[in-house]
Amino acid sequence: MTEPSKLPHHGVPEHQPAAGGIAARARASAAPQYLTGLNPEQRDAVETLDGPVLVLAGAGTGKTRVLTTRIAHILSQGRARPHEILSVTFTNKAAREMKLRLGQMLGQAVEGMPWLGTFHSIGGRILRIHAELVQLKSNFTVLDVDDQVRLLKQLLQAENIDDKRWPARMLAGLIDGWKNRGLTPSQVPAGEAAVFGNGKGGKLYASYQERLKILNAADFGDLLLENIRLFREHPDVLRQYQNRFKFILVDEYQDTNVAQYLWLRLLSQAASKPGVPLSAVIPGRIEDANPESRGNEDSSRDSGSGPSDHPGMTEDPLPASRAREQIAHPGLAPSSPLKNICCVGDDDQSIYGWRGAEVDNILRFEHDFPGAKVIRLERNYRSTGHILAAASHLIAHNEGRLGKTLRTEDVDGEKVTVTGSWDSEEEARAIGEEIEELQRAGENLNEVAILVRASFQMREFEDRFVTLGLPYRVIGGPRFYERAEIRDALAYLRVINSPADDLAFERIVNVPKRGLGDATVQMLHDHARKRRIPLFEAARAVVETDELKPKARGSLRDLILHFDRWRARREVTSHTELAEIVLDESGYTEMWQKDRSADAAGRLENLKELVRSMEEFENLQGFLEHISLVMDRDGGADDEAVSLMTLHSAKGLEFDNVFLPGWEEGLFPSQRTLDEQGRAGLEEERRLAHVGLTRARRRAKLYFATNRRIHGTWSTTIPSRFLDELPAPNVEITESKGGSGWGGSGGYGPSRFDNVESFGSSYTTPGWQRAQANRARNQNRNGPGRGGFEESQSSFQNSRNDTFSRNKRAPMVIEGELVAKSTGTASEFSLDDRVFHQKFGYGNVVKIDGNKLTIAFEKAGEKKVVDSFVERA
DNA sequence: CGAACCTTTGAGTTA
DNA sequence: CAAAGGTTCG
Repeated sequence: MTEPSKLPHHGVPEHQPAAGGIAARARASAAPQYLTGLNPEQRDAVETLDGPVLVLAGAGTGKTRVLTTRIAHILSQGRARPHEILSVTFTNKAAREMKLRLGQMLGQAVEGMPWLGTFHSIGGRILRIHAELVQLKSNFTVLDVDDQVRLLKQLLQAENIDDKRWPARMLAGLIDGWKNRGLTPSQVPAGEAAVFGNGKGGKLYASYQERLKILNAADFGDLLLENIRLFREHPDVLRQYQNRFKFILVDEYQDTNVAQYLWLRLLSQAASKPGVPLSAVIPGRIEDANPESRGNEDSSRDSGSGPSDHPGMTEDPLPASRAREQIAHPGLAPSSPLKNICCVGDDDQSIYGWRGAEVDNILRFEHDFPGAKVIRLERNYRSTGHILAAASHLIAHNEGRLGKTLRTEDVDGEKVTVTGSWDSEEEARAIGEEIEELQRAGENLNEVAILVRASFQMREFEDRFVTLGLPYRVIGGPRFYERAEIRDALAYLRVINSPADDLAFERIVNVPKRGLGDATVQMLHDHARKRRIPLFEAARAVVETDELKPKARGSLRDLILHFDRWRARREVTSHTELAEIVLDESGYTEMWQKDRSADAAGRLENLKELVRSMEEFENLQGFLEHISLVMDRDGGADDEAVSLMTLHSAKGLEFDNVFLPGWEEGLFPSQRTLDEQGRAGLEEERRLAHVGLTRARRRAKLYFATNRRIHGTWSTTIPSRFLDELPAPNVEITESKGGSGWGGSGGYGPSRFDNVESFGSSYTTPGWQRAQANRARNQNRNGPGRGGFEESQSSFQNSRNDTFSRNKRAPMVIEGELVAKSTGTASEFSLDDRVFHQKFGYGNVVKIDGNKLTIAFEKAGEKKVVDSFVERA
């Protein structure tokens, strides 16, 4: 057992004596309404307003409630006004949620919380105010990954670096990593900078930053890094914000990276002393580093291309891991007074290490914020006993954790189930059936979720649910604004708004096709570089000459005229109308209307949604400013549906029934994470498993398949080690239900996974696992246990043998399964009707059976689908 | 020069 | 199996 905090808690002296008096009186009198119902720890977390506070909030312990109540408390105690509270979250969703709940608690006084938002949106807002101090204009563009890569490609070309050997994507990743660690080009350790492009990595980073300034653009990392630079180089600006923010609250602190940590540290220092040495928080100050660290684990051992590949690195005196450690926690100034900062997080839910998050930030909080009070929330109000026990037992296998013991007062409930199935298809079928069973038992589908490790797992479920007619929705997935059609549309608007936005111009110059191919663009580039003007201006100049062929020249001139006209219209037309005009006149809408592919209709729908969402904004400028940060498609579909998402996007959510498929070695834990991060990676995967389990209120159901298709070829897998780490008393092994339907006819025989009942005895023994592994090796040679059957199919896969695989599917749809959904009424469709389906595209009805249609799709082949999923084309 | 076709390669989580 | 890149044809 760990005591709440070993350190004595010294409250920072009261800033506002008058307000303090009120606070004291309030505390003495009856507790305000909003405090009732909080348990003692929660209440402590809400009421401890002075000094640094770390709230270790396990899953389901009321974290959001504590945060919002704390804000309410600060406000009602008169300790600060709404605009004096800085409250940061990671996702827009979390920010929205907090605003909503604050609103419920306080009435609608929430509009006045301008500094409640994500790290990036708040960083971006500050940056826009002081843009000129970091060589930007306040209307700078926020680049998406695509733009970044395109820009880097150009730089690589300019440096004559083979982008085969040194992919732009990789450089983007490196730069992103550096920015996450708060490193400007000059601060990147020489050895690391040399790893890319024959030693040119650092130089490329520097010129990338230069180019960004010329383009008046910032990437995602800059929103924080440039903020830090701003604060460092302009202490007066920093002081202004230090003065403004009387209280700082941070959600999901375990997910903060070094840059975010530095940013928080700068802001959390009390501004009363202008003389606080800023150098104290400059990253990379190795000499100040604190040697006392938890760096003994060999978890950070770099596998693969280590320093040995690069002899030039030997001059680097520090192993990468130690350098990171020291950069992560540069010398602090213990003497500098700290403001009232409250960080809420759970080290057991840190799942973003790959994105630069430093679990260390939370593990070392007491060290970084001396005098911090640590409060543990360990009462779980979400899950039943068995589920919580399973999750706790699993996570206890991790070593690097602060340690919490979650308790629940709920009943034991149902045991966690583990189900094995033959392959991923059977897994999907089994889960589909169980969900239908739950539905028959009266469960609401909104309370059912399927959480997968990797998004490619989702397709199988989608396919299955479509044939079952089971409504589902995919959460997360490709972000709305990351979709090609949205980015294209935005690119048009960006060029209108800011003619110097070369990346946007390049994106749409030949979309839709106008006969302006690579050659033309290259020519424009040369022209632009020579005269140091934006591409658009170069284009304007070039059409006046006869350097281009008449065809290209003509369409380029048309394009320029279009843009001129659109820009002129901007004055007299609303921005939403302008967007419609642009999409129309540019031929962009037409391009998708002509497109016969399955997702074209969806894309047009998305474009409409985009225009609709513009209405919320004042003008085009305002819209573009917020777009890359705020866009979330929530498409208001409130209908009952199963949720399908990755484990990562499930964090913070909860459901009565949670299905967790794919618990197999290699997939979960992911082999790649293990290869790249070693033991630290394994622990992160385990935390992910813990997150998955703790999403469940009443039922958690785990699955593993013996065969899974990876990269299009079948391979045999063994159950995840995490299954072995579950406590047997809380787990029940069940037989896959989906398999019974065709297991006999399929003739799988002895290789079928059939001894799952022996969990706890042979199942967990190394011998059993070795046997599985051996079987896996043998079967890999022959295909999954069908004596080469699959193998022969895959070798014919290029010879248009589609019908074969389709036919194989057909008998798998067992009529009985569909009865539950069948309405019995005749379908409103008739044979040969032309229909459209969101997922499969266009097709013709070839068979009707009640409300179930068999449709021959143009692209997707023949499928059985419930009629409510298609519309007349 | 651009579009269509063919080959290769690669699938992990995201503000 | 899919997307992305490279090659060839019109």
